[in-house]
Amino acid sequence: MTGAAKGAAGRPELSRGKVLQKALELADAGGIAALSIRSLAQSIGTKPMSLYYYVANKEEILDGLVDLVFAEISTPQAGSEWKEQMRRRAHSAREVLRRHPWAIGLLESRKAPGPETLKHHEATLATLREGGFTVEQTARAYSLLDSYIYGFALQEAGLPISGGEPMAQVAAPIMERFATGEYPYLVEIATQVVMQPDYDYGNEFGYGLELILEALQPASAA
Amino acid sequence: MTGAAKGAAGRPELSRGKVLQKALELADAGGIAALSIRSLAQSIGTKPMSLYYYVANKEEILDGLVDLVFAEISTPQAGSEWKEQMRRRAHSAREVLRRHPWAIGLLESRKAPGPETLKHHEATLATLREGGFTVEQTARAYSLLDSYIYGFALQEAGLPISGGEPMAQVAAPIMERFATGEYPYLVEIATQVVMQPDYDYGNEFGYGLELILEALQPASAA
DNA sequence: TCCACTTTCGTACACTGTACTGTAGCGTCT
DNA sequence: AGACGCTACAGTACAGTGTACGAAAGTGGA
Repeated sequence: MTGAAKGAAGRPELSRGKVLQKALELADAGGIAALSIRSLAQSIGTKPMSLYYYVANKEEILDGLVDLVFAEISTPQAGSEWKEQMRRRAHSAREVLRRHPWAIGLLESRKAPGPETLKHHEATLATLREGGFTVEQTARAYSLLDSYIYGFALQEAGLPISGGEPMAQVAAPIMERFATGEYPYLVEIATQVVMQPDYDYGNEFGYGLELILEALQPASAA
Repeated sequence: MTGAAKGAAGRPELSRGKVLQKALELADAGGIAALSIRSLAQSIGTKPMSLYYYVANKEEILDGLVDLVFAEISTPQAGSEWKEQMRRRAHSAREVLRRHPWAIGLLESRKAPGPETLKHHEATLATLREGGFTVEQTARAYSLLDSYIYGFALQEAGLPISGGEPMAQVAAPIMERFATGEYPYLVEIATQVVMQPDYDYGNEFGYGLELILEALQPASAA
């Protein structure tokens, strides 16, 4: 009927891109645990073993996912004001990692960086170098900025839901168990900050970012 | 002969602590993927299903592991100089996470913090508060510091080996593929910084940490 | 017509976490 | 003394995982 026949040459039905795209959707919908070869094949409308024609193994799918995620982060443009570029990049990266929280844990074990990942790093390095940073300063600044971004995303991902207002409702029952007074400072920060109705942890990102950007500066003698 | 009989009351052979301890060793030895219920049972010298008397499910084991890791981080002491205490804590945390890199990815999905984790957070909060930070300042400072620590550990874990000198040897073959000139700045930083024989990424941790500690300060008007 | 190549898939295997059930030995109570 | 129950451990079985191996169906070219 519709598609091509069972095992045919000519126009293939699948493609590596289609596989990775669907894998991304599955991971976004149900976390990385929901991404199995079988569930992926089914959601594509094919059979498990068919995927292995486009992908060597699951690890390669995960590599591809990480590269897809990096591709979503807005690329800085060298030549412009480095500080503003880094600010844009940082906010974009945080937002992307909030949409794909499962990607953070994947970073720990990835070995082979994809082309989009390399392109992104190259553009960021270029912006810093052409902004006046020496090679060594660039390495340190980049490490500092990315550490902060990844770490913040990691903490944000660990939060119960992180979607607007439910913060207070989620934290309340947990806090009741601390009425014993064992953890006074935890209770203090929970009640006076975290559980405030309009509190959103995501807003704290800007504070740390600005503090870092303010302290960073190119050149000058050692 | 030696141990107690098969299914006896009285002195039990296993314990929750023993299970978690062995699980930690297994994870350290072969990564989190090497930690299966069956491999864990075998390394303890018991049978898979016996573990479930002390632990509800594998998730609870992972929760316990994270708590064990937190317990290894040196606890700051309130009342002393907050900056020095935070410095000690940060370096300790990084060192612990370098020994247990699999724990970083676990942080993303943990829901229930263990008692050691809570104790650690309480002590850190106490140090900042008694160091003169307001509640809001404490929240922000803590978020900033931990983001940097976790993020740095995450990046360090993603590195090929990170064990002294092999940095240059590992990076060299990868870099050869970039002789095309597609990624000039990546090549520059790789050859002039990362692949230098005495370069150790871990040393960069102190730079970012000091920059952050320098910029942090309690009180003062807004 | 026939071959070779591309693309898809069926079967099978070793492995995972764990629900359910069984049972051996001990302490306690009557 | 006898019975009970509770603690600690384990056997079996099941649905799920990634994937090695090989078969097969269709297309394009000779």
